Amino acid sequence: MQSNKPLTLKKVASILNVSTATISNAFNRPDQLSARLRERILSECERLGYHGPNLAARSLRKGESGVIGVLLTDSLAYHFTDAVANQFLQGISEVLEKNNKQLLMLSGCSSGQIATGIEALPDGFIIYGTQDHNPLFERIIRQNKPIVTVDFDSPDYPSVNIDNHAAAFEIANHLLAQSVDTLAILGLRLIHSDRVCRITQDELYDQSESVSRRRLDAYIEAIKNNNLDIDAERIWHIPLNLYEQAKQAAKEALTSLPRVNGIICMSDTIALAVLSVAQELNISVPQDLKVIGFDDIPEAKRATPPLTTVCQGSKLKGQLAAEALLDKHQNTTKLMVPTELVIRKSC
Amino acid sequence: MQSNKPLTLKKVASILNVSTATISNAFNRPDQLSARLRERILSECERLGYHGPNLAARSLRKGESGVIGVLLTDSLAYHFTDAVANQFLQGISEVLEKNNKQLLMLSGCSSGQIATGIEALPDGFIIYGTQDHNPLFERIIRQNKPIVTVDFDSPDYPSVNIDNHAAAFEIANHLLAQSVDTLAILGLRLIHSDRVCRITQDELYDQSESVSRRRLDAYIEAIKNNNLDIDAERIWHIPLNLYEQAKQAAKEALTSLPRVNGIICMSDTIALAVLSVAQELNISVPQDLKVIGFDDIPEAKRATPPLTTVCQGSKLKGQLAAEALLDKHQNTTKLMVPTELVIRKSC
DNA sequence: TTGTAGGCGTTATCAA
DNA sequence: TTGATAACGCCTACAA
Repeated sequence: MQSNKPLTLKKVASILNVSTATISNAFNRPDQLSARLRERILSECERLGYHGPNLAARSLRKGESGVIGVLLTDSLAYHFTDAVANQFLQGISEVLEKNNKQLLMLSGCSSGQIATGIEALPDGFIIYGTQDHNPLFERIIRQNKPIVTVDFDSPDYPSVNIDNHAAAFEIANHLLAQSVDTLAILGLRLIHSDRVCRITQDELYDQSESVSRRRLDAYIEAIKNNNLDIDAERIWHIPLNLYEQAKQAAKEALTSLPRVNGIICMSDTIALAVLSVAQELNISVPQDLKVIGFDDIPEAKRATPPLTTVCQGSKLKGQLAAEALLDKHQNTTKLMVPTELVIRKSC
Repeated sequence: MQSNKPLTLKKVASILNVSTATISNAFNRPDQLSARLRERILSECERLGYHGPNLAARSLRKGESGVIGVLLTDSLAYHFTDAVANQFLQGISEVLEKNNKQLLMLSGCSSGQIATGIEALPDGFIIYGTQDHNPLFERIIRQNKPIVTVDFDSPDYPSVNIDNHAAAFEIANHLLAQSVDTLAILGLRLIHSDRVCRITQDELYDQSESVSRRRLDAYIEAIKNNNLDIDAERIWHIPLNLYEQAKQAAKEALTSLPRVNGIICMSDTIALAVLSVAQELNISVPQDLKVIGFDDIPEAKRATPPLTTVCQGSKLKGQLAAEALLDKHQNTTKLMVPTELVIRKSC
C-alpha cells in the first residue's frame, strides 16, 4: 500500500491524469483552476498519501522556505540552559507559529565550524547579540535577506534593544539608596576570557559597545554619583550566564575582605547564585547583604528572598523582533523596549 | 562590489574558467581533483564571497539536508518555558553540534495547522512524547526516514525511555515511609481537559499508556501497599507543566480539609509551586508537609527547601536519542535510561 | 584529472 | 481552465 519513496507531484499528476501544473496550482493558487477540480485533486492526494509539494524543491524554485533563522552567540546547548534566551525564543516562537513559519536555531560558534550552507535556507534572520567575527554571520549578511538585530545595533538593519545604561543606572541607584558602602559587581562577559576572574584596572577603562560594558559603565556612574567608589578588584568577570560559574564568583566575592554589603549582579542567574552562597555562609539577605539582579527571569520571583531586579522584557523583545522581521515594509526602525525596576525583597 | 543575488556554483565556475563539476568537487570530494587546484578554487571562492553550495539545491539533489527535526507535543513557545524540555533539547543540541547537524524544532499543534511541507526537510526525526492524532506526525512517518521516539514506544522505531512506574513507585514509597497519612497527588495531563481540576472516580480507572498514567498507577500502588488510600477528589489534573497552573492546583490542595501532610507532584515545577503556596500559607516544609517532585530540574536544588525528587536524566535522554538517530545501524533498540531518587530537604 | 549533461521536484510563463 | 516547458542550483555518472 505504501511505497518506500514519498510520492512526488509529478507521479500524482500522472496517476490523476492531469498536468503537474494543475496539481501545483491546486495546492498554491486556488484561483487558477475550478473549485470542483481542486476539490477532487486535493481529496485524491489525501487518499494517495501525497501531502503537498516537497519543501526543498519548492524552496529552490521559489527562493523561500518558510523558515526563520535565529542566530545565537554561543552553542545551542548553552542557550537552552539560559532562562533569558528561553524567554526570548518563546516570544519569537509565538509570533512565528501564528504566522506559520518554522524556527531554525543557528549558532555561530558550534564546535564544527564547517560550513553547511544552512544559511541559504531561512527567509530571514534574527541576530541575537553581537557577533564579532562570526563566520556564519558574515555568510548570513551575504544572503541579502531581511535581518533584525537584537541587543545590538547596525546602521543597516532594524533592531530591538533596551536602554541598558538607563536600566542599570536605575537599579544601581536603588541599591545605593539603601545603606550600603562596600560593593562588588558580578559582571557577565566583561572581558575575553573563559575563566571566572576579577578584572584589572586597565580593563576597567576599556571602551566597548557591548551590553555588558554599557551596564558596567552605568553601575560605576551611579556609584560615583553616590560618593562611593569601586576598585577593579571588586569587579568579577563571568564568562557565561551559568549558575555554576556564577556561584564561584559569588563565593569569591562573599569571602573576601572587607566584607561586602551590596552586590550588583549583571543577571538574575548570577544573583540567584549569590543568594545561595550567602545562605551557605549564613549571611542574611537583605539584612546583611543587598543583592540586585538583571533580567527578571521567572525564577527571580520564586527565590528566597525574591529578587529585586529589572525586567528587560525578553519575551517581548522576541515578539517584536519576529514581528519586525515578518513585516513587509522592512523599515529600519530601531525599537526600544522599556525596562522596569522590579523591587522585591533582596534589596 | 557585492551583487544583490548570491553567487551560484555555475557563475563561480564561469568566472574561474573551470567546470561546475570541479567547483562542486572542490567542496564535496577533495579526492576528485588535485590539491593545488582545490586550494586555488577554495581561496578564490572565499575571495569572491561564494560560501559553498546552496542548501535547497543540494538537498533537492542529494535528498539530505543536514537538518534533524524534533517533534514536540505542544507549541514551541510552551516548550521554551518548560525546564524539562530545555534539558532534553540541550542534550540533543550537544550531540547535533558535535556532528555538524542543524536542529529544527517542530510542533504538532501549532495554531496554524496548514501544512508547510517542512517535514520533507529533515533527514531524521526525534519524536518527543505521544503524538495522538497529530497530522504532522503522520506526515513525518510517511517520509520513511529514521525516527527515534522518546517517552513512548512504537514497535517500528528505536526509543529512549525511563521506567516511569519504577521511578514513581520508588519516590512515593520514600514519602510514605515518613509519617504522612493525608495525601494529595498533583498530576500532569491526567485527563483531556485544559482546566486545572480534580479528577473523578471513573477517570481514576481509565486505562492508558501515557507517562502520567504509569506514574499515577505507581503512586496509587505505593499508597495501597502502605495501607493508605486516596480518593479521586484528592487527585488534581494540571493540563500543562506551567508554574501558574500548578500554583492554582496547589492552592486548592493546601486549602482543603482534611489538611494534607504529604503531596506527590508529577513534576518539579508543580512541586515548586506547592513550596511557594505552602510558604504563603505558613505551612512549613518538611515539618508540616512533605513534598516530592519529579524530573530534577536545575531549580529543584536551589529551592527553599531543596526538593526531594527523582532525576530522570532529561539531558541524557536527549543525547541518547540524538545518538541513536545519527547511528548508521539504525537498530530498533529500546533504550532505558536509569532514574535516581534524589533525597533533599522537602521530604 | 577535468568536463558534459541529465535530472532531483517544483513553480511560473506562456500558449492552447 | 488547463497543459507543456523552461528554469531554480546542484551533484554525479560517464565520457574525454
